[in-house]
Amino acid sequence: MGASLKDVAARAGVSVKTVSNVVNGYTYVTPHTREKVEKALAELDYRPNLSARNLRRGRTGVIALALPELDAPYFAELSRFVIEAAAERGWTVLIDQTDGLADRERQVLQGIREQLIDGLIFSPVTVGREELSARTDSTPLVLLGERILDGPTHHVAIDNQRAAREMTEHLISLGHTRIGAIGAQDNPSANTAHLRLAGYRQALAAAGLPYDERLVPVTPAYHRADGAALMRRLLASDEPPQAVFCFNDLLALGALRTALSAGLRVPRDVAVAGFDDIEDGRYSTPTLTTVSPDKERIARTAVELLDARIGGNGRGGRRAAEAAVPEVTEVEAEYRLVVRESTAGTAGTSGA
Amino acid sequence: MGASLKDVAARAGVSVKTVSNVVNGYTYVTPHTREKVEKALAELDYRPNLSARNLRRGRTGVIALALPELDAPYFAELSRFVIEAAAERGWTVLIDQTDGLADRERQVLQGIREQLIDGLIFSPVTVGREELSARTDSTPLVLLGERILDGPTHHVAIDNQRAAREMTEHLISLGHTRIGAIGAQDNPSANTAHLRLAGYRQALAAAGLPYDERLVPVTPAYHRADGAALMRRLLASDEPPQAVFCFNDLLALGALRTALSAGLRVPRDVAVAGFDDIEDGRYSTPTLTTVSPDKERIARTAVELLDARIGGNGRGGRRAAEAAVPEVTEVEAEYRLVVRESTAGTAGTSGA
DNA sequence: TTGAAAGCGCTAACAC
DNA sequence: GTGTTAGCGCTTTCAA
Repeated sequence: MGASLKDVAARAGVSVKTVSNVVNGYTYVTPHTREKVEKALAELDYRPNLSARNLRRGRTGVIALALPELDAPYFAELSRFVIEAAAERGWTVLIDQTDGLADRERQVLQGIREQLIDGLIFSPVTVGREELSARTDSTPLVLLGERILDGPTHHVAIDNQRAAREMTEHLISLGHTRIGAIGAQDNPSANTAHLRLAGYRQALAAAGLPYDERLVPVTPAYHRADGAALMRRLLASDEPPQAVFCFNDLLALGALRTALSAGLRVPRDVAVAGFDDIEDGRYSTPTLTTVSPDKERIARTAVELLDARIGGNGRGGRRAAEAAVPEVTEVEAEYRLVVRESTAGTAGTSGA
Repeated sequence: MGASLKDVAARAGVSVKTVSNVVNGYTYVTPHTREKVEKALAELDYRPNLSARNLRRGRTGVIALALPELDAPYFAELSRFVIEAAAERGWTVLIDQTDGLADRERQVLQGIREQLIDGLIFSPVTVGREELSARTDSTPLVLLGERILDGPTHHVAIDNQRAAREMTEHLISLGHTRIGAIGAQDNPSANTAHLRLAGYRQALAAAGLPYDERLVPVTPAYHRADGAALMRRLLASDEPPQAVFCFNDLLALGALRTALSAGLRVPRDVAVAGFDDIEDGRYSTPTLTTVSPDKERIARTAVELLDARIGGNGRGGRRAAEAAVPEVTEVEAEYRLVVRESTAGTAGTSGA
């Protein structure tokens, strides 16, 4: 084990307190003393023991980011921003992968990481209001990408339903009347899927178009392979859709691949739209029309919210008066509809 | 702050030691006592304070994964496996993004995370043997994806140069004689770039093909946008290449997009190959020929190596005898050449 | 401006 | 089987 404050103090011929003062950048240290201490610090290559510091301070400077899977581009991009924003405020981020499994999500809520973390940013897939209310762990929590209205927690999310409706309206405005949806889920607590489906149905209804269940296959997951498989099914039907709205970009890219492999031209034979605006879709051929949530804003807001709840920054700031923080904050993040080649025509590369 | 062992002990009418025994699952506790303790534990919703435990045990159960950027699919996929493998061994993973910046990489090596972590898995971009040797932080370290031969550290990597040579040979075997390379870098310590370039040149030389600098533009980064821009430059030249070997899949996908936008058919007019085998390339049109490193194996091996160095698992295992661990371990990971549509023809979707 | 010492919550050596 | 207690390294109150 490395040198401790005591070792440094002994070497510098001062007390532990003085060394601590120097290490923590307190004022009121004679230049002479400071110099001595710094010399000893350097000679012993002193590194503070964070466990001890944390124990003493009652905080760790670490927050957890819990999400379904790091290798889904949307989450990878989001994580990037979360880690950046956290780093700016002195926080270190630790990652928990839930794979969207209800069990693991529940564990996350109950605090597997125990006192290791000062706060939690959580992007749930299946967890609902009840689980949230049943939570006993008191670690500050901010929910991401889910809008559980009137839930007991802070959260930041876009209006999924509205965005889905607008995207569907876009497809309708292009003259399509048979519009498929890829991404519906059986799981009654798959919030995102339900919201996006609701938006899709809303748009259809508003346009006087029928809701055809055959055009809305159910998917277990949101990966490229699922999109590809479901698109195959849709194309094989008697009346294939003229357009397909996929509930995320990964599904859309899979669907796109299937369509192109089948010799269809996109968007001429079938239009494809996605959701998330991952970088992939800006370089696919054709480029992908999508809903673009402001990921950086979402990440930043989540970190700020958490920061406010915890009070002070990761490097041992003091706890702010809890009273100053409003009980529950709901932030609605912005999004944009980005129309690109996969629905608009093959003329240009708009939006990217 | 939550309940401590002392509180639980008081409530259960036993000593702290007994509670500790129960919490840590030691044997030799009367069923009766155990029951009492468990009751108190539940009533107080006891959660061990990890800072205290860590301080005491001299370890934290946390390892850091330092990599350039989480939103590059290769790293996202790798991280997924690292986190999985770590979780299986009781470790929690914290992420450090370096953006490939020399400064930040140096900080990582010197241990910004101080005593917060028990070990470090590091995927460097610019750091070289000197920096590695100059390292004073004694946290166990495993290097990833870089083969700094005879370096002072454990590492696991594929043979970049050989893989690059084989890919170039593949392109040559297709009859191409003007083969571009996208991914060379000026930075003398950009190890990966140099190794892959060396492999490329080796193959050319072996085939008696000239090395033409104009076909090897330099890139600052390895993103899709860079690949797209560089491809534009190559295509604009007097004698555009018949095939392009990109040093990663992101560059390749960018290059692909440029080629298709320009109205070229791939691979007929120009073949494109990548490196990394990210999922993207399995669903692009055309699908992407690439070098596929065994990411899961790499991640798993890195975690195992680290585990061995640290000794015992994340949840308080004992430190193993240091002597049992060999000084420096170099593991060469497997890779496969995956030929897909972007070089092979448009007949089928091989390899995916 | 610096020092002495208590104590954060936990584990483990040692006693009983 | 269970209890007592020292001490991990640090911060911080209180004194000097």
